[in-house]
Amino acid sequence: MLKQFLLFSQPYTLNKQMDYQFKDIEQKWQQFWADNKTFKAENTTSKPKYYVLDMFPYPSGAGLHVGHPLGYIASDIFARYKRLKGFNVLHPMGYDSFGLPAEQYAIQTGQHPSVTTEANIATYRRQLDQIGFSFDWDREVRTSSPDYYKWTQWIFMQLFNSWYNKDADKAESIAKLVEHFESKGSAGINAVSDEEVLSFTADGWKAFNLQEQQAELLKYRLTYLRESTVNWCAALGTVLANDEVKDGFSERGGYPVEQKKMMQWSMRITAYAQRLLEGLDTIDWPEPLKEMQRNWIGKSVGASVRFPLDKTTHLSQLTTNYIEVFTTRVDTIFGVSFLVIAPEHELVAELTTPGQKADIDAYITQTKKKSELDRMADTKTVSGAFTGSYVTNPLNGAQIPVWIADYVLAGYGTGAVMAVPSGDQRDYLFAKHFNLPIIPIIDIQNIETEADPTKEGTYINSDFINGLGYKEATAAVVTKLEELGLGKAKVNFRMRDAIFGRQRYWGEPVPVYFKGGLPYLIEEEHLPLLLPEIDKYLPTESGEPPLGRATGWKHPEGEYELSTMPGWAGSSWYWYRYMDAHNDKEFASREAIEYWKDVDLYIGGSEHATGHLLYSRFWNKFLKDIGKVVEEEPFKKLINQGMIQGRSNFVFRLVKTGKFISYNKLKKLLAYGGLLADSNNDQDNAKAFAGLGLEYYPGIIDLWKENSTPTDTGVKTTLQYQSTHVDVNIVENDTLDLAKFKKSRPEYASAEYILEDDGKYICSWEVEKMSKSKFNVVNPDDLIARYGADTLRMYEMFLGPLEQSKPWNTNGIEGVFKFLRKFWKLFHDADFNFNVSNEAPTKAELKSLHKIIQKVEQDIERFSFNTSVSSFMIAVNELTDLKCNKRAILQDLVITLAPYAPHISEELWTLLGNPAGSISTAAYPKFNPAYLVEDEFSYPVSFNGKMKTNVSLSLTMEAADIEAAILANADVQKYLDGKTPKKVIVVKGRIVNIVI
RNA sequence: GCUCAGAUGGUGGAACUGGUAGACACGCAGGACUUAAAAUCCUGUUCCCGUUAAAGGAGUGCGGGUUCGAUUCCCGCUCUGAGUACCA
Repeated sequence: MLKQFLLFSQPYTLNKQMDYQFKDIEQKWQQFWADNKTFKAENTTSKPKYYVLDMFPYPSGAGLHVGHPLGYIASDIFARYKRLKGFNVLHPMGYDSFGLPAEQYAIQTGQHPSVTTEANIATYRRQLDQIGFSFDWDREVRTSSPDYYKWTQWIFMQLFNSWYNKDADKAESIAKLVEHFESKGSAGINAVSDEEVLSFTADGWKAFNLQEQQAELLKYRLTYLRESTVNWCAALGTVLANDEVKDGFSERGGYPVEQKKMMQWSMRITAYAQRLLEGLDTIDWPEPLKEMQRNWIGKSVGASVRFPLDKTTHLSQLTTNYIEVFTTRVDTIFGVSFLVIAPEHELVAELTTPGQKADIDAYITQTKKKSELDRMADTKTVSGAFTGSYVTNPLNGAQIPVWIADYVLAGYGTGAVMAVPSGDQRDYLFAKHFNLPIIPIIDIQNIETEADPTKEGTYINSDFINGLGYKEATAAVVTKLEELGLGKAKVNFRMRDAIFGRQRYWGEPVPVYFKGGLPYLIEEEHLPLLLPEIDKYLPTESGEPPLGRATGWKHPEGEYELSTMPGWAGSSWYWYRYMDAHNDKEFASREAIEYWKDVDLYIGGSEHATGHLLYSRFWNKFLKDIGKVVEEEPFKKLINQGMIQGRSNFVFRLVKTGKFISYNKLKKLLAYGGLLADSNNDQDNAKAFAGLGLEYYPGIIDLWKENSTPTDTGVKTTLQYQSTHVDVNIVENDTLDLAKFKKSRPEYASAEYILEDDGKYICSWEVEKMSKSKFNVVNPDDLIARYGADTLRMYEMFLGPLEQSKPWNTNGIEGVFKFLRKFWKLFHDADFNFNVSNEAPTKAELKSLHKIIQKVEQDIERFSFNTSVSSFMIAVNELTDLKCNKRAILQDLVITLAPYAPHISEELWTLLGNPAGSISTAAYPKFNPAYLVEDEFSYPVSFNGKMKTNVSLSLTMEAADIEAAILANADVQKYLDGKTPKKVIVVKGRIVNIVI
């Protein structure tokens, strides 16, 4: 047993010299592919194109663990398969190499982030190469390299120079907008813009000075500056995107995040909200992921309504005449009994009457103190304050009090709601709490204990819509409001414009300088604007971003922007760069883009659902609007690979004695604990323990007696023990490598162990996140050293469906390794001499072959890689049983296996006498159904749906003959037991069911 | 709370349009080979009852339904995981 453990991290010692030598084979072919650029993709060929893309990684310092390559292996199998199917395949890889971890490291060590990044990339590359991917490395991109971020900056400039024309429903150039302003003023412009744009005539525009014109244009640009409330993370010294904040803490690092007002670059993604939503119906993505994007975009159809302010009181000199609300249930307007505005609403101060000022101030103070987290945890408590002011209902003139409450969010809609307690549960609770009226408005509504948001029934208490149904009522109310000029149908989106700036160093500099407080683009020929060197990677003493430290970094006309672009900038267009990675004139040539068009298959994690995948679609649509790319959607088909979780192992130690106890023994001990505690007789106990295979010693009972709880029969007790994570790399199939464990700490060497009867120490296990602190990280390098890349590739696929999340468990990898050795043996004799015959194949051999040809084809097309691995095993098992070593079979079999296990396939392919490397572009064997045709079928015969026996019959027989033959069968007669069947169902070639 | 995904042996999983549940692999048990082990090979392995062999019975999270027949379709529930968070 000890020797078994000695082998743990060593390559398999194979008994014969010429057995499957994966190490030599894999190194040889990886070298060959690199030297011969086997997987170089051409931008023009007569073959149809196919673009297989992986989400490129951020090269972290920890390197790859076994979960990372899962998606890469799947996409590589697919890419290799598509090559065999005659496609010109683009399958590139690169690095999303700007990002926070390298910068954090730089702050701690003073090491330049580019140095760290370079080193990490080298590690990634080495690990990726070992797995045998068919990437075209000539097209590698790195987002942090100047010849890449030059084009990220260039796209930023195009966004800056564009505005969104709603009439044309696309982005257009700012020059065109200026033209319009010069000839017609602001009239006739239907744009997505800031809210407070000016109205002016053509002359008015010309009368503006340059400053004023620029300030106005900034309100239209697709990337623009505005003061916005941002998620400020003081510990990281930066602003975070909404999707980087989790429950009020930063996703990376878990530092507190607060709301802060800052001048920020933003991207007008909201201009594309509708197109982003509609585009989802045209792409083949997982439904949950599309749903996430739909929720994120958050379209709601409703109406905006203006409630005129009742100026009879102190409000006579107010500038505004109304409060505007957004509602999705404008039909319930006659049920409005109060208005609620957000505590941050701009009108709060003005609306507060002197008598209510104390209440309102107290409430605002209280709200501000509540952290984001409290506000979320505390959705049940009703709170609010009355401003003292009133508005009137635009349709019936009713006087309506205006309240403030934090259940209304300043950032959504207009920051104000019309409260209809009969139809909305939050309004209902609020009304109950503050004793406000609840007006029923639908005849079938039941509002005794809670709000009833039904749309069924007809309206009551609702003036001119009384008696109508939901649809007519809504239309009637909207028409009326439009007549009055106090409301209109409106679509509202939850999605906000994306913040596009970070107060950090390690990112793309924004190609902008400031003059007179306004931003101007640098000249295009000065791109890239290089990231300057700085002395420390920290904010300046005056609180400016790190770039404020750069000396002499200044545009002749003014100061450069000091913030850098966010992490998603470089990843929002990278798939185009792969098409033409070395172009220094354009981000990619027109020809390359027109040839490759879009990504046919994109594989990556679902964690990018609302970040990368939304921003990428946005930039893609913009690039299409300005005529630079050809497809509306960048990723035609997308697959989420499931997350690989860790599988942790634990060892147990009894608190009293310090002995380590094997898990199964511990379980027995625990199960037996209560019984043992009943007896104080050492002899009885010793017997009981012996029955468990445990050594008994007086005093062990005390282990339970700690924390004991008295019961009526005696004592129910708890055994005191500790569980500790143990490194999964010294555990195999939950059996601990005791020798290694003892060596890991001197204390463990001298400890005592309670083992299983066979001398093993069994660990328990649990599924957790894969992380160093849980000692459950499995490194692909170790597995490759032991079993080879082909085994790793196939095992990762064998683990289960690609899209399913699952814990990593190395148990079972041997089965795949054995399979590859068995496969190798098909081509070799008992002494491992290559031995393939040219005899004609038998029917059975051809059947095995064509079964797998068909199966692999079907499986790959539906991304079911795990089932093909099983099928390969079945095929090899069958051919082994048939003792088949015929070229006619094996040659085709090697091709079908090549996408999964490319190294062994290359080796055997050349041994078969084919030119080296040619398997990558060999033709996938043609499936011939004729070889699968059977003339007999063993019909399962069920009685009332329960399978009892099989009867073999010719497949040419028709239903009536089958029925007769089955009923005549002796076995069937026995089950019938003289009874006459009520009914016999015969499905030809499938089943016979007899109803009795 | 809402939305989505999922639940099958000791374990990972298979069963593609409703038609033999548990393929394939791990683990485990027994055996062969060996001085012994490793490697390799063979046999068995859903559970219960029972056995010389058999023959039964139950069974895909739980409770119903549709059907000749349900892991698969429908209704209700439980649990697990993910996303989202007062969205008017």
